Amino acid sequence: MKSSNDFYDRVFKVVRLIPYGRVTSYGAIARYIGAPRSSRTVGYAMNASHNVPGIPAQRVVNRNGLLTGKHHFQGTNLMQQLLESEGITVIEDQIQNFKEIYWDPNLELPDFKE
DNA sequence: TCTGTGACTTTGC
DNA sequence: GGCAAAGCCACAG
Repeated sequence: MKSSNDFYDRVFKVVRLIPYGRVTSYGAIARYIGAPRSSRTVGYAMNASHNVPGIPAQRVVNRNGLLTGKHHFQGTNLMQQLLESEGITVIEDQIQNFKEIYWDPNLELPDFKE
């Protein structure tokens, strides 16, 4: 049975698979879990990620490489600090060399999405 | 059941 | 190439 709840699980699972020092976009994750038009819902699911440890939400940004959800973090610039901790340069909520550190699960990750 | 909201994406001008 | 508006799906009240 594929409850809508499964959507959250898939999102969390993919986010956990994001390699160190890499970032991805909501749309990429949404598409990977089979819901390319539910990119917004992916971010919504990240709200629940606060309850789930091991979810590097800082590695998930919008398609422009902008830290749109940084305000949802505890600290004001906690998200940026976490990214810089991984060697990612962030200026004004904008990830530098975004396309270079961009990690697309649909391309880099195998087919296992369960 | 219906309405509103949102950590987005795409299209149009 | 940049800004504005519409679309879309899932969840909460």
